Amino acid sequence: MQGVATIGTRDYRATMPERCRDCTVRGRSLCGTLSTEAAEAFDRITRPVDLAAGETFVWEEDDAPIVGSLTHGLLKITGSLEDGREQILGLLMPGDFVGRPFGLRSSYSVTAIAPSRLCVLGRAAFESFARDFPEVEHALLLRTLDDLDRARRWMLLLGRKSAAERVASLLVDFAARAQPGEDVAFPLTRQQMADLLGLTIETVSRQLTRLRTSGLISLTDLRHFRIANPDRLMRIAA
Amino acid sequence: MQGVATIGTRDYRATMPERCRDCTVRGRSLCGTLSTEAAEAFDRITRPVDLAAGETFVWEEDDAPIVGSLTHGLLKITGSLEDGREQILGLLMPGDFVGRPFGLRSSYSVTAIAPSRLCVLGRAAFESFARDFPEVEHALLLRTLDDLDRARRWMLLLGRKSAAERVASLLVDFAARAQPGEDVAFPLTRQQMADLLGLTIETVSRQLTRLRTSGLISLTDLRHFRIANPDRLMRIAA
DNA sequence: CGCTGATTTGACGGTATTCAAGGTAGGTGG
DNA sequence: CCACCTACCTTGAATACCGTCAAATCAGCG
Repeated sequence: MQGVATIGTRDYRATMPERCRDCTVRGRSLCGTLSTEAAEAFDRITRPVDLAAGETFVWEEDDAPIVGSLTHGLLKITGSLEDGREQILGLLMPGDFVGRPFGLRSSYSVTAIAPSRLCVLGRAAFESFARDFPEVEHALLLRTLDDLDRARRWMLLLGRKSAAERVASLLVDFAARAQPGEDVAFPLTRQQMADLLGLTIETVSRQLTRLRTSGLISLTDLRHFRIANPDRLMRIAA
Repeated sequence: MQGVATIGTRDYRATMPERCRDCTVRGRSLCGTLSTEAAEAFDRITRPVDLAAGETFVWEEDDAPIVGSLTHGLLKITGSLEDGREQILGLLMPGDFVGRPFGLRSSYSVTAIAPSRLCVLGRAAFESFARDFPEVEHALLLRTLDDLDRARRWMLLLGRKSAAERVASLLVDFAARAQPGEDVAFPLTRQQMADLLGLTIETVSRQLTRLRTSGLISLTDLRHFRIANPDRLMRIAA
């Protein structure tokens, strides 16, 4: 599938641009604050962009003149060191804002983890749009403050938690976004989990088997799990 | 000195509130965007708060109804785990904005590292002020985006750098804020450096002696250093 | 069925932590 | 002025945890 831009079974490469008023992420995205007229103005300056899994949207240290909203899929924000070590700095889900307005360059890369679709516009166009519609800028501020809180919570994990605590924390996070009682899908590969947790893939794998053999979770298959003992798992997550 | 709110040789406890137009951090702080009239309106709703080194401004998980600007001193933002492990999530320097507007509670603690003075107001008052002066909200957005970039750069350090690389990175950061050529003061104790780098105090100490004995830095005294070989130090910092 | 990439498992080693002791500097009070 | 106190810092030895390297297993897909 790598290299083909599909979302579920649908190939978005073949579709026409959507209208804001039909947008699947209205209400979750920045654009949710727009009035009907503003949304139509927005329609005229945005365009859709599709990314296959593995495709990169912004390269680290590139001039990044594009911003937008993620409408489908899953993206990762990554930073890396010169020798190739990589750290996932954030995940972007449908409705999330993508890019770095009001700054010259992005320090980080944004890459699709799953086939994804964005609704993008030029950074300068977004900035002047934000000037015309203060509610957009306000919504961006709220979102950025939340992102900062989340980044700091993750700094605590990276700086002070053990491998067991990190993996347990991640599973709790995954489960919090799923239907209670149902099997939870790993949205990430083991390597991506390792890159998010500041561990190696082997350590992640070992911690998962340890949680499994101690009966805290069960793996229905390699990419799905179920929490058998939520209390103990959350206690480990600290 | 601990417990006495002095900045340099001056005891701010004894001084009257300052006016915005005399403020030492105008231009570096959010208030720098205010017009003269707006600044006078601001004067009427803000008040100074002094903190001795070690005093805490916002407790983790407290309702935090106060925000403001740091005018003197140095603060740390910290998160902690239940067993007492602590991580410094950010440092606040004069001109920086303190607190979390537009949200119910702060997840983190803010504590004075040096005797400090803030210019504060109620969170609700700030929020309505921001509504009246969009330039304030815009300035806060720019600042928050920068904070987020910095937090993510630190996540890369915490997730992927070795102890040697972390300590070298911190020294480079300290030096970047000092006069070139002069001795650089550590603004933090070894324990605070450890809490910032996600290490133990012993590891920080050992890495400093390793850098010293290999001739990359020299310690003029326990709280001052000089970089002897900037190129190699920056190469180690990665 | 056999390929490929992802995951797991094992053995080993290194790096950072833990626990413990000793040293240093600045401030206080005799 | 000196001795003491306290907080901060350094050093040492032993340990634990996680990373590295290597091989085996598994799952999906052509």
